[in-house]
This record gives sequence, structure tokens and C-alpha cells, in this order.
Amino acid sequence: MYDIKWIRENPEAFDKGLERRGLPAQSAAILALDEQRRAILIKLQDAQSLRNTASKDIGKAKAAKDEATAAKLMADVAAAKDIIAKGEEQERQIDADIEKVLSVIPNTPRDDVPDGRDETGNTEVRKVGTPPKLGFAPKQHFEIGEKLGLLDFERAAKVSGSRFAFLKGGLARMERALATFMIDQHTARGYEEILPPYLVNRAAMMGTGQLPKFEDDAFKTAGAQELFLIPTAEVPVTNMAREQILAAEELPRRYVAHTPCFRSEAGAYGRDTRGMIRQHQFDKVELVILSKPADSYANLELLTSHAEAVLRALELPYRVMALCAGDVGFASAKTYDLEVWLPSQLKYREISSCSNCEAFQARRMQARWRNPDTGKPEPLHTLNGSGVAVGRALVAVLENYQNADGSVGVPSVLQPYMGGATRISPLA
RNA sequence: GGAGAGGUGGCAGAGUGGUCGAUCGCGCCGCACUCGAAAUGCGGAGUACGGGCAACCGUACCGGGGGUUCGAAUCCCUCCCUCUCCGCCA
Repeated sequence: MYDIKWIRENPEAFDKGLERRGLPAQSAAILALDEQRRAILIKLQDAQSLRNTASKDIGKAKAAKDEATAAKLMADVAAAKDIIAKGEEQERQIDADIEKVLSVIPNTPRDDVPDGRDETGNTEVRKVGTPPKLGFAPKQHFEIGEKLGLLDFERAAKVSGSRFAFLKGGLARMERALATFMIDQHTARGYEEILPPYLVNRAAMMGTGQLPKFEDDAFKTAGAQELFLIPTAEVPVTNMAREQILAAEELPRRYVAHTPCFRSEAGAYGRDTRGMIRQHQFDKVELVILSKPADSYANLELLTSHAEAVLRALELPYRVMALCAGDVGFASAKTYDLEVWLPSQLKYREISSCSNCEAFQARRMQARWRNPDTGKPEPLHTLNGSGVAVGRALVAVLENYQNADGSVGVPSVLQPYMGGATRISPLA
């Protein structure tokens, strides 16, 4: 969400940001609404002011038993009331109009974000590790899992539908081991472990920017109480700061949360239909940082390096991509994606996305800090990143650690979490 | 699910129709005293929006929304939330 004052003062920068995202300029239309709003406000407040002073004088006149003056003043107030009622209605309307326009405008990409319309404009920042030489034709992760008898999409289709899976035995355990390992690694670096609600209200979804624009992507409860299944732990965890004013000493706050994530994948028909790459439900370990604005880009580098550390520890080859202006998410000003190597696809695939949303989400949820330089509450900066997607990490381990005989090696850092097992074999 | 009690500024807690954006206390900031600190004294301090070059002025906000009234933190309706007891339950 934009600060309308900022648009007023920086209309060119605002339109430039929209243009970089491939959207038409909107500052003129928004500022016209803003002017209308102020004209309405001035009228309304004048009338309210008149009513307030007259009402006080009525009190005084009555106390002085001056009924004639009181009666005259009451007539004045009656006249002002009509203006007030109309003005309040107009203000409500114009506020709603402005909110409607602003709430669907994405964040401005930061200057150092590369130009580009879509993912083809993303640029590689660095590449770490080398793809394994397997010496045989690599299988896809779902072939490996099904052959082991530990991954079952057909049963899941009967129970839940497409894009769900049952994990069994060693695979289920490895998923759990991955998540626990990741959490342990992040808490050791000072992140506070959070177990948040998996259902959130509309305001929370608005706060982080999933709503109002992307309602189709979310699962929603059908009962009397409207709740959304979280598409990422970013939503509940970032919203912990909603309507708070944090002291400067409390920043940065670093949180790690392991949760299931639920996505309708409404626009993904036909993409990644087989396997676990794109599911309606998947687990993710999420990192969230609440930062002072001045530190937020240093924190983005740090956050990204912490997500990378997971892949390094698992010895999975990956690369870091800087998303271009046309590809950064709605709420983000700058995003790095981590992409992990999948031998069966001979491709790097997204496994983490690390974003600095600057004040965009903070303004939506009124998350502030008290700036000691000004003494005033100001929006803080919010960052989030996957550290990392657990389901996709499992996919990457299956493919990169597969053996010719169909078994799968266990990365050494995971072995302590799996009772010392060094490989996954079929269920006995 | 049933019964009751509440939601007021960073915290705690007054305020039941007018001069209340709101007493007092704690905490916070500044100043004085002190070598320094503590204690004490004096002073300051909410948030948002609008107007103004500024000093400053105005408007709104006492859980949300609506109503009564010339005037609402205070009265009425409604919704939400919290707490206590009972029931049920992992």
C-alpha cells in the first residue's frame, strides 16, 4: 500500500515504478481523487467546527438562562448537520474509492532491480555447487518415490483430489527431518521459532498483500466465520507486528516458522502436474525479519545467505537469481530467488524466494517502530524468505542423491535426524 | 453451548450528558539539585488526517459499526474480542 502523500510528492517516481512493472501510469487519476477528498474534508471539517463551537455556546447560554441565544444557536447547528451528514457520506465514498485503487497497486521495484517483463529478465547473481555426475539416466523424483513405494498420488487423489500426495515411511521421515534440521539451523542463528495459526482472517491477508487482488489463489473456509488457509507463514508471522509500535532496541526481530502452506494454484493448469513440485498443500520453513528501514537491505542479504546456508549444508547445487521488475512479487521491492538443481529436468527450479517489502506491508498493517531521531512512529520494513520450501527440498534430495539401484542417499546433515540412516530403501 | 463481568492513552486505572483528548499513579523525555547516580522538585509528552512558509489552528479517534441529542467516553441497538464459572472436548 502506498502512502498517498508520497505519491503526491513523487508522482513521477510512482509512475516510473508502475511502468517498470508493465503497468500504466496512475498518478494523475489518484491525485485527482486525492484533491477531491481534501475539498470534501475542508467543507466537512468547517461544518463540524461550527457545530462544536455552537454546541459549547449552547451549554453556556443555557447555564446563563439565556434561552433566546440558545435557540438561535440550535438553529445554526441544525443547518450545519445537513452539511455534515452529506460530507461524511462523501468522505466515506471517496476513501473507499481511493482504498480500492491503492490496494491493488504493487510495490515499486527498487532502483537496482533489473529491468524485464517476466522471468526471462531475471539475472543470475551467483551459482554454488556443481550438478552431480550420476553415471546413469536420472529419474524424476516422483518415479523414485513411487518405485520406493513411499510416495502415493493415486491414493491422495481419491482422498483429496489432484495436487496432493501421501508420503510414507522414510520419505515422510525425511520431510520431517528436513524441516527440523532447517529450524534448528535458523534458531542457532538467532531466529525465534514461531508456531503460528494456519487460518487467518481477511485483514491479515490484506496486510501482507495476498488480498484483495489474489483471492482466487487462496483456500477459504466455508463456515459462518470467514478464514483463509495460509498460503505461507509470512502471513501470520509478519502480521504479528500489526498495529504495533516497536522500540528501536527491539529491531531487528527475526522469526522462523515451519508450517503447511495451502494454495489453490488457480492459474497453474497444466504446469508441474506430476509430482510434488506444485501441490495444494506443502510444508515450508519461513524466515521473517522486521527491520529498521536503514538496515533492511543488509538484512535482505543476510536472510538470503541464511536460506542459502540450508542448501549448502544439504550439498545441493543452486543458483541465486535477482528477479527483474516484471517478476518481483506484488508486495516486494526486491527479491532474490534460490533455484536448486534438478538432474532429471537439467534445470534449476525455485526453492526459495527472499524479499524486502520495505514499508509496503507495514503500511497496510500499521506495523511501526519509533524512530529515535524523530521520536515519531514510522512504518518499519518487513522481509520474508523461504528457508527453504520443505517439499521442494525433498524433491531435490531425491533427485540429487538417487542411486542407480533406486535407493536414495541421506545427506549427512540429515542423518542425525533420521536415526542415523544413510539411505532410504523401500518399505519392507 | 449456558451464566456473569469487562474492553479508556506505553502500562495500570478514574471518569454516567456540556469547559474531557480525558484525573491520579507507574514508566518515559527534558531541566534543576549532585563530582556522578539515586532520591526529590519543576516541566513535557497520544495517533491519524486537513489547513498554514511557519508559529500554530482545525477535525476525527475512549474495542468496531449504527442510533438518540443542540452536544456522547458517558444513554440505546448491534457486532467483535477478553476474563471468570458451568458443560463438552484434544
